[in-house]
Amino acid sequence: MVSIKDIAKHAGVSISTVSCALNGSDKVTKETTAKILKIAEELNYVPHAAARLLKTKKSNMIGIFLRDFSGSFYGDLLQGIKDFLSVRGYDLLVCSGAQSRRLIAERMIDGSIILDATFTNEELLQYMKQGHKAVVLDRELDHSHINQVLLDNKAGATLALEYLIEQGHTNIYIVTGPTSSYDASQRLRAVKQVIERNPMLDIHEITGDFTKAAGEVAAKHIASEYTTPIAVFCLNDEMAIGVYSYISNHTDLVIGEHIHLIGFDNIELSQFVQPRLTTINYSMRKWGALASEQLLKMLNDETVDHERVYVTLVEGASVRSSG
Amino acid sequence: MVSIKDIAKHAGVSISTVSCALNGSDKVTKETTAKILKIAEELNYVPHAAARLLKTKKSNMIGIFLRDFSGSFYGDLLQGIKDFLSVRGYDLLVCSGAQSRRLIAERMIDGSIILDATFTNEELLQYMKQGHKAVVLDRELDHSHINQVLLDNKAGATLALEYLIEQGHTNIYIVTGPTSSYDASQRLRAVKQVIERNPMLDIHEITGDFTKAAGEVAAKHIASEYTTPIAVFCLNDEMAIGVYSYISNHTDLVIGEHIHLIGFDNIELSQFVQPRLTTINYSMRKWGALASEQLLKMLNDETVDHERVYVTLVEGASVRSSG
DNA sequence: TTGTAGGCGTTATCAC
DNA sequence: GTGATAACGCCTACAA
Repeated sequence: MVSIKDIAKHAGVSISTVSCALNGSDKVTKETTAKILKIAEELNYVPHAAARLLKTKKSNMIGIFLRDFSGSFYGDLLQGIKDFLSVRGYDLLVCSGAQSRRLIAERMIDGSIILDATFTNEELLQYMKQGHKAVVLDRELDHSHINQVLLDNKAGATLALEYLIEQGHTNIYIVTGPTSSYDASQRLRAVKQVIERNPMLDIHEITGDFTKAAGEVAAKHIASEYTTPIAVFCLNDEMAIGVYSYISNHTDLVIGEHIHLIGFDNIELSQFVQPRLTTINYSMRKWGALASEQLLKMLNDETVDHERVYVTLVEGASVRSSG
Repeated sequence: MVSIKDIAKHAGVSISTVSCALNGSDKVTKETTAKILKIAEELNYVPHAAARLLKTKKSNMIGIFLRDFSGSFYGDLLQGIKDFLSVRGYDLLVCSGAQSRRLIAERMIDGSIILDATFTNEELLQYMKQGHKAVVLDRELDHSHINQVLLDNKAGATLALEYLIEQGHTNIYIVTGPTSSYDASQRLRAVKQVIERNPMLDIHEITGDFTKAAGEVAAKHIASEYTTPIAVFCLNDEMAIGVYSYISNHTDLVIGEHIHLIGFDNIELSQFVQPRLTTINYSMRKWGALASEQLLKMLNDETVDHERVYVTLVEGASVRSSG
């Protein structure tokens, strides 16, 4: 492997001159710089990242930690992050699984974005104590090295439930998410607040876990109790898709007529099901861009405040007004 | 940051003793090893990856290079790779974009898996010449440091087209993919071979690019020419989804009745559309596992042969027999 | 069994 | 302007 030493030899200069020239220092004449650059080019020189990192303590790499790779959920988020980072000279590494956390501890990455509930707060704080910086997308956690960029779950869940109420629905099922999920618990909390303000509602809570299978189970339960048109708020779209699947395959009920359904996330599938799913929308891409922006600011020692990602309601024919 | 030097100081031994103890060398007594391990634990020691890499030239990291993060296409593939690698002590880094190729050139990763047509063969060969090893999923490229793990596109496309023929269809549209895609060109080649063997077929080729939008455009074209039931073979599912979308939103035609549709890839969406899309299926997860296995073998200097991922046909109601 | 010393490829601080 | 030289944190002969 060709190193600056080789270049130095070929150019007849010292390695420090080569290093300066390569790094564009003005402590070296234009001519020597040009000569060195040319030789580096000819020799096909590429710097050794590990060596540089060892010295500079900066890898220009950012890691995003996901719980898993499944689903189409993260595509736009990743794209949003990547686009933002790449024009600023940073690379994005997508990581999943306990093992990849070595990257943080072993200082291979300059900062990280966390969307992985399997990280405990303690573990994260431990890394921060060692000087690491991170943006969290999935929890509230305060530390000088942590910035929060969270979804406005409260607004979204409130919007969704109030929409059902506006449409005249009073008999409403709520299909919840896993307690380990920050988003799920926040959405549920908002739901409960709306319920408190609307005591005349007839609410049934069904435990779910954000998977399609849970949606199917919930649908089975709902169908078995069915007597008159009702509304269902699935705390994410994936479960709502499960409801569609069960209802259309195993019952004579019709979504948007007997069962008025609303979800959360506006995943790609939501626009394909018939009738279109009413849901809560937000820009994954913006979320990613915002998170990266905050992280780079922190790496740059700027002070940052926590940020929020706003949401809107998307109407589909899966909810119609009652009566 | 605590380094082996600190441990050495605390333990009252030299740094080499610490290093040996940490690496489990038998050149150091059980007692000192135990003591050192205990101190390392207490001090919360983690090795610095860059320093180790600089010396050992092994990062235990594998990179997979994707063209983009969009779509749900890659989830299972990545999971398959990750699961295989992690039990063998390797980490997976998911990379996209030109910039992240630094990881290869700068020797941050031990090997890579390529599924990104924006890599040119020349560029790849260049890396291989520098000693890098890779498994390619998206091209035929021969080099001692390259192993191919390719989809059996020929079998799949042949299966698909012959299925349409078996069902009695003779008037068939083919919606093609981008010429830059290996899979697309292989599928098209197989299609042409089937056509040669069946000269009585009435074939119409429509240029596509593997996107949903292309499927919609193709559907518009097909609908405008429609007189009698026909069959359509979209060279991937995403375009087939576009066909569904256009046909159901803009025409009175019915999939599985007027338009008999078959795709390729069996993406998640395919099972949700009504009627279910007939398509070519293969295990993304196995593909990933196989690719990783081959790569690790190469890193281990074992000789490997190119591998093939087999495919099957999944029947859905989107194709019925004609007449 | 343990310690010493050199080196991995860079960068950075000095003299010259 | 340029060139020794000492780090960075770790590994590994080889010496003691």
